[in-house]
Amino acid sequence: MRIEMNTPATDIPNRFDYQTVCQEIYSAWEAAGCFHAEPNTGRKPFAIVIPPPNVTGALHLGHALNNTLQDIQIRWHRMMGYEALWMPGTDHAGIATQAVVERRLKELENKTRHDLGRDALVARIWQWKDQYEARILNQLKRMGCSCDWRRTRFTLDDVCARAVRATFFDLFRKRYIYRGKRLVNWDTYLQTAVSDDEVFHETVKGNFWHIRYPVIDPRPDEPTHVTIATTRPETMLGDAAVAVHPDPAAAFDAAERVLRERLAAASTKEREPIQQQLDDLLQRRPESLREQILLRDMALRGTMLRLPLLDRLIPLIADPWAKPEMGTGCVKITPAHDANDYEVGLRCSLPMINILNPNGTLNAEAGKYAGLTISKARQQVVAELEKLDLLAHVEDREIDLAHSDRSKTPIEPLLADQWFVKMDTLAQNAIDAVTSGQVQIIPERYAKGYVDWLSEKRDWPVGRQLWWGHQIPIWTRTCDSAEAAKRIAAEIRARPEAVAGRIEAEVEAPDLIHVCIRDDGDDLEQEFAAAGYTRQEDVLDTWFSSALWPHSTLGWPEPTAALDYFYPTSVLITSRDIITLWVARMVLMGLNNLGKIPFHQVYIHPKILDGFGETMSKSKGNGVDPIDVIDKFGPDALRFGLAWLATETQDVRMPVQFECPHCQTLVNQTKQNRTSPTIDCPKCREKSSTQWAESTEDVALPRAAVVSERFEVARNFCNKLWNAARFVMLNLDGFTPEPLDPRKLALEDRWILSRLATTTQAVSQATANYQFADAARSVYDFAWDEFCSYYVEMAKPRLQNPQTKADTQRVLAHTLDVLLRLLHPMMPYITEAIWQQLAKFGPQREFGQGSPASRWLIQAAWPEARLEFCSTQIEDQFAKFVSVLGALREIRSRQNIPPKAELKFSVRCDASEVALLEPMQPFFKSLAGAIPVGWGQQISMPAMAAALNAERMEVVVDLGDFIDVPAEIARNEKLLENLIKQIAGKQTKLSNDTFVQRAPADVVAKERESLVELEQQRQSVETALGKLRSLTNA
RNA sequence: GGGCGAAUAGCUCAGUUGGUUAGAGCGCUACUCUUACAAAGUAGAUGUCGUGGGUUCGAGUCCCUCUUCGCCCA
Repeated sequence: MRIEMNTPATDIPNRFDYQTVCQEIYSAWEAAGCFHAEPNTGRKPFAIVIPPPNVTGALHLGHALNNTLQDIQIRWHRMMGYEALWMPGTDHAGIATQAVVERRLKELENKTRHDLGRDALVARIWQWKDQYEARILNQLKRMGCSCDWRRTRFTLDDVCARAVRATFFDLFRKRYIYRGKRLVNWDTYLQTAVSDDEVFHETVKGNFWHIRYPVIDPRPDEPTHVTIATTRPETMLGDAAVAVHPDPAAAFDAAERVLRERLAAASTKEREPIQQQLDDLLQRRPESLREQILLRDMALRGTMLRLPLLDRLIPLIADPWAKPEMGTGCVKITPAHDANDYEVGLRCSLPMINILNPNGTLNAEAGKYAGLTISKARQQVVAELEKLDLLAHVEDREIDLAHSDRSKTPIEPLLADQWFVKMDTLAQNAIDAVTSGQVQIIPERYAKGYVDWLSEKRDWPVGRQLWWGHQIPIWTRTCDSAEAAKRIAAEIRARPEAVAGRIEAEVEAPDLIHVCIRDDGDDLEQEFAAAGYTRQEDVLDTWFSSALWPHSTLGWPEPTAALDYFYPTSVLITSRDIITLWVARMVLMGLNNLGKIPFHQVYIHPKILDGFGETMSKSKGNGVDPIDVIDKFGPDALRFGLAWLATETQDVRMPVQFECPHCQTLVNQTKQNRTSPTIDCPKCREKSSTQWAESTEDVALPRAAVVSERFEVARNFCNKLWNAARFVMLNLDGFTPEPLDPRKLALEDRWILSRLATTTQAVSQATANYQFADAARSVYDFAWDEFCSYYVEMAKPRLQNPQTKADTQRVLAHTLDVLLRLLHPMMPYITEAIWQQLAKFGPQREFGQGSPASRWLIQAAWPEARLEFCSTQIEDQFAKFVSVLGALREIRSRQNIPPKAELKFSVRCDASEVALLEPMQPFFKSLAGAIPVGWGQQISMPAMAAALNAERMEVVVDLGDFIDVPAEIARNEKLLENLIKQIAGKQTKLSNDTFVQRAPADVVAKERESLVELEQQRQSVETALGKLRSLTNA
């Protein structure tokens, strides 16, 4: 392995070669079994189950963030001494995956799933799954995820399948599973019901058709027609009634009251449209009310209407669903094709007439329109109504139309048989788990949505009319009579197999028997199939198997050692959009199956958005493949960059660029170019392809990677760390790991150790609280601004001095050692690579103990904060040094003093400060090119000097030949202006009696003190200015 | 319509229980190839903290209003 080659420190390259080294390190970790967790090791368990990525497609940056945060927690706990298990796997994502494969089948071979048949289609989907699963797992590995790969699961594999069957059987036996007729969201393209969660709404241009239905035998004063309006005229073929409000006057009053209330509460801007509505209402009310009362009375009398085109008789009914203030106040009722109408149908015992075939064509109920598609039928229905003069008029209107998220086609509400899980008890238990604090959701605010959603306790429709998934383990048969069904069911329940919990039977009124068999491959399956029972074709909703993930992956229902040891798992890390769909269901299933919560904590992390604030997704074209980022910036930069951005409240906005493969120019992604098949480079004018390339010509072009400049910070940090480590290793010759007494060390040593202890504590605390950005920022600031900018710089002269060399080496080695440990969870590869190198130059770095470092950083112990090294006094002293140094640098820069020219300076300060600053002499020289010529109260003022106040000391620089008088005057004038402003502010504040009286005494004292200091500063600046001005006058 | 969140420098974001002159990175300006690092160093410029009220001695921070954006739910 390259990283183990015996190279001298001078041969360490000045860039981390992540392209080759990372793969080697990852293989080495795997070979050494570093990712594997075993039950009962004597260590405390820490377990995370991965939110299984679905095999529909490859991972994008959203997943990269999710998995980076999990790996940080896993690696951190592993270093803390836990037996850390990260359970990996993928999800079969029933409908999504089948939809993708079906779409490709159509595009590439112009075939439907029915052309292939169930087995062949499922085989195709397995092929797809194998391909994407491999790609996804490879993405995770390249990111450095330390999953226990030997335990990898798939929601459709045998182990998970057994858990699904056992759960389903248990719920069936508890009578939580039932079948009923419900209106479902029917996807006519995929020919399956989809859940509400798989439906999106889109406003489209449509029409509002007003249709007249003739009244049968109207009395002389009564209308001959009622007019209804609809956006879907073809559904009239399934109409069961027309409704009018039972108390139109009261309903008008109510509508008016609502409008008046809204008007009163409205802002000026909103008033006009509301006022308009109110005026309309009041104007229409008298005439419309008279007519509606007439219709209501007709309805109560039992008046019938003639449904045009089909010549079917339907009743005029009175039902509060009719809205008197809308249109004519009459509404058609189509119970089998509209959710609200369905409710009316139930209330009024109307027939439920289904006019649709599963493929979206009309069935025999539609009479002569049978066989037509919905849109064809719509055209013909409208044309014929017009011919019959029953079409009153047509309006243009914007319609909110439900679409299937899977096929992107319009949803048809359809009455169908559907399997449900009863939610009342299950949901209540899941609510209690969170409200009682057993399961803690972080950040807390997400608990509200979880509880609200579960509180609705809506039964869960679990059947999907698909072929890819866990087929429902129920065998059904129709009996001769209700009595026969009851008898046979009782017989089955009395069988020994039922008593043993292998089979259960249930009657669906009136004469259906459902038999549920627990185990796949049980002989009972054969037996019941032979007895004329047919298995339900539907498969289960994907979330059913995902809900079992925390225990199915550990082997449940078998009583495995892993389950016993790792369950409940420690934390679930996911994004907010699946709290209800997934998290809630895992809690409820965990409680049902094991009587135990699945995890103690749920951490919800931010989402990754593109530069326009839109969620990333492959289908939008704004998705970034983590592999592209890894190739360009390295895996550590990807991970650190993501952790850096993972703050508590803010989603991560990430502008995205195409990278020209010819000249590496970055082209900003726009809403236009993000879906185009090729990109033209504005610089080199060459063409490159994108994920949308289809024509052979386009595909042949080199591909433009999609990346984000936001990883540069992290990439630069990796480089900084690498080179700091390189510096340390270049300077470890003759290093001996002697224990050190911090009290005998130099100020700079004690300072860096103090800062290191504070940083260690901050990183530990932030990681424990899932404050990843805070952890990243703490360690970044320490490494760059303190360790590199000061300690390493100050080490340079000290390493040349035999007196100080040994101490400096020890502190350098120790600090680097701890820094690597602190960074390892976030940046595993580069830290491990350095760790391996460092072993050659300083194998023993455990400060004060001298024990050898562990073979692998991944297995090293997490550092304990050495709080006894923390000293605010040391840090304050060091701050004084830094501010004197800063003053010197500022003067140099303002005066444009050449970098190589040396400066002479003095500092007016008290004796303790002299004692502090005097030993720092070499550092003023090496860090600011300045030589001190005087310390203390009695310094002599050079003829031409620049002065600067720092921490109540005055830094005076002898400018000799350098002085640029106008520049110095300008600098001092600006300073003075600023001081005067601040002084004025303080004076106003302090002359305010209420402030002095009411503010806490220490705040007031502090203000007084700082005013005095500011006055002093003003005085010295004014003196300096006076001198400078006299110079220009002279 | 209901809920949650966001709005701070040109861009992307920090900002603890209210308390000196609001910070970082990128970008920008000037100067430096100084023996770990130009993916770097030193210095600098840049803000009506979305709007309007309120509480308070004091508000980026707490309360209310409005505006804009995002997400979830119906």
